[in-house]
This record gives sequence, C-alpha cells and structure tokens, in this order.
Amino acid sequence: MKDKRQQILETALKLFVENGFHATPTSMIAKEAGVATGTLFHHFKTKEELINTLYLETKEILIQALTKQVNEQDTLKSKFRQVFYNAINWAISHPDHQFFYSQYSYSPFISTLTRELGLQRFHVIQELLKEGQENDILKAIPIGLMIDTAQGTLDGITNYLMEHPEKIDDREFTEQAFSMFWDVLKG
Amino acid sequence: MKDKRQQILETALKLFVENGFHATPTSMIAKEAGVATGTLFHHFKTKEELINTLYLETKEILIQALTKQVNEQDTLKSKFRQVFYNAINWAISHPDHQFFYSQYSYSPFISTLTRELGLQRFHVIQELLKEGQENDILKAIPIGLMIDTAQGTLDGITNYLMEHPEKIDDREFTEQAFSMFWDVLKG
DNA sequence: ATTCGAATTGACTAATCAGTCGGTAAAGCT
DNA sequence: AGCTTTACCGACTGATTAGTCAATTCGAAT
Repeated sequence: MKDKRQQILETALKLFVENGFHATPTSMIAKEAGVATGTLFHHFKTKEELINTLYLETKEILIQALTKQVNEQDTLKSKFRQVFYNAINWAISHPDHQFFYSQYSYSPFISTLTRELGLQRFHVIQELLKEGQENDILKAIPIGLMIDTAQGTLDGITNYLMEHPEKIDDREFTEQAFSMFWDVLKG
Repeated sequence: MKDKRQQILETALKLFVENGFHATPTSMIAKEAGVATGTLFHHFKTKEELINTLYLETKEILIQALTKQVNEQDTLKSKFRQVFYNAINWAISHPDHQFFYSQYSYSPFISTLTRELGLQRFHVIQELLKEGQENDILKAIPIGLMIDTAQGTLDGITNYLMEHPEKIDDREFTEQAFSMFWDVLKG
C-alpha cells in the first residue's frame, strides 16, 4: 500500500493533460488511480483543491528547475543562457507538467489566482531583467513589457521544442534558439 | 428575427471567456441570449459545433485584420511592422475574441484540430518569414522555430498590451515593442 | 491487547448537463 | 391562396457529475 495520495495526483495530471479539467470526472481519476472515489475526496476536499494542489506542486518544481546553477555564473548573458537551458530542458523532460501548466494558465475559471501567481514563475527572470536594465545591457522599456515578452518568446521556443524533442541535443540549434531569446532582450 | 443565431454566438463568446467551455452550460447560453434551448440546438447540432463555429468565425476576422494594408508596404520590415500593428490593434479592440482564441488554442479537447489550423493564423507571417530568410534579412534557422518564436513573442507583447490598453496610443512605446518583435527575427 | 484516529471503501444522492421531441409560428415559394 | 420549409419554443429525459456517508480496515501508540 504505497502512497495513494501521490497516485491520485499523478493520475490526475495525466488525465487533465489528455482531457482537460472539466472533461475529466473525479470518478475517472479514482478508477484509473486504482482508488475509491471516497479516497480521492478524503485527500482533497473538492476537485478544485486537487487541481490547485497539482498546480502549486508543479510550480514548485518548475521554479527549482529554473534556478539551478544560475548564481554561479559570471556575466548576465551567461545567467540568462543558464535559465534558458533550464527552462527548455525541464519542458522536454516533464511534458505533462508543462502542458498542465499552460492549460491552467489559460483557463479562465481560476484566472484571478493564476495571473497573480503566474508571474512568480519567472521571478528569477524578473530579477535578472531588472539587473540588466540597470546596467544598460538590456532594452530600456517598461519592465512589465520586458517580462511578458521574454515569457512569450520563451514559451514560443518551448512549444517548438516540445514537438521536436530530438533538437534538444543539437548544440548548434539550441544556441541559435537562445540567440533569439537574447536578441529580444538586449539593448 | 434572423439575428437569433448571431445573438447566440455573441453570448456564447462572452460566457466562454468568463467561464470556460465546459463550465458554460448550453442552458446558460440560451437563457442569456434570450432564446430557447431548442433554438440553440436548431442552429448548432451540438455544443462542440457551436464552439468550432465560434473559433472559425474568430479566425476569419483575425486573418482579415492581420492582412490589412500589408501588400502596400515597400520593405520587408515595413510589412512586418504593419502586421505587428494590425495584430496588437485587433487584440485591443476585440479582447473577448482574443481571449477566446487563446483559450481555445490551449484547451486539450480540440487540440488536434486546433494545432493544425492554429498555424494558419499566422499564414501571412509565415510567408513573410520565408521571404525574409531567402533574402538573408532574417535569421537562418528552421522555419518552424521562427514561426513559433515569432508567435510567442507577439503573444507576449499582446498580453502586456491587453492589461495596459492605454499604451496602444503611445507611439514611442509601440515602436519599442515592435523593435523587440523585429530583433527576434532579424539576422 | 486495546484503543483511536486516519485511510479506505463503494453504494448512494441531489444537481446538472447536453440533447430531444412534439408542436406552433413565421417565411418563402408557386 | 395553399403548401413547404425553416425558425422557434420549452418541458422533458437519460446520462453523468461532484461530493456524501456509514461501515470497515489499517497503523501506531499506549
């Protein structure tokens, strides 16, 4: 009898990615997870609580992944390169989490909570952006525009890589991709 | 009297943006539109057909908007500038359509259809991108990456403008925003 | 061994949903 | 005018849903 709670979360993630939140009944999650519906509602008071838990958990490990090895780097560009590689590598190796995150971000029914917390995903990047602007390395534009554009560009590159995962090992390719990301930012 | 169909579509768009597809019952759409449920299902065989109709309609007017005045421009950069301004102006003046489009694109339950058609949204841009690559004006990278990144960057900028609509009239600001978009692409 | 809370079960329910159907009113056509 | 098609209505249905609950098992501490 291993952790049923964890089993529920993993199954829910998979099914949410396949069917979406609303099109995935709790009964289906329970069945697929090999658990009674009562067990599901024992661990999560409501379906929404299950979804939110999944989101917060995903966000946590994403932030951990993005931050890796960044502080050790010297130049600002190197730091951005590190974050960039962290981001694309994470997406490739956790496709379900990545899809779930996108799906959650664009779903309207939790939008208020999300849009506030959503920015925190790029808190690391935000700090780097500010640092770069203060040192006149990056474009002198409103920080909000900088953040949204950086996020959008990164999402676009990530989307492409998700459908061409083999490219992740092509050093020349990934460096080209990074140069797009960098060119958006640099002044 | 012929407007009931249109009334249903408009009401559905509004409610879908507010609640999401699945969280918006057909009964709610009918009620809000001042129409019987039978009427709704007379015009649209299923709920999914209603959603798809809304998507196709939205796509159509978006494409029209993006293409405006593009051919008249002389240089490639001017053409991109025109598309860029068309895109952000459309988003600002049709926020519900814009939200609906994003929501639809990221929802998994119609994903296969969407991901194929989704690219068509940027068919205009695709042609321009190819032209730019052939003339060594743009980055020499896989066209797919170019498309996804351009779309991502544009989406990011659009997202920012949606929350700061007043900036659309700031000529200096929008030109800065365009320079980010252009820097992603240019070689 | 006994106790007690937490974990687990699955039949159950009240609510809600997409879609139907039989019928009425209005347009369109000849 | 008559005749046909299309638009419209709203009560109804069968299926499905999130969430409940009384009963049972598990696990660990006393």
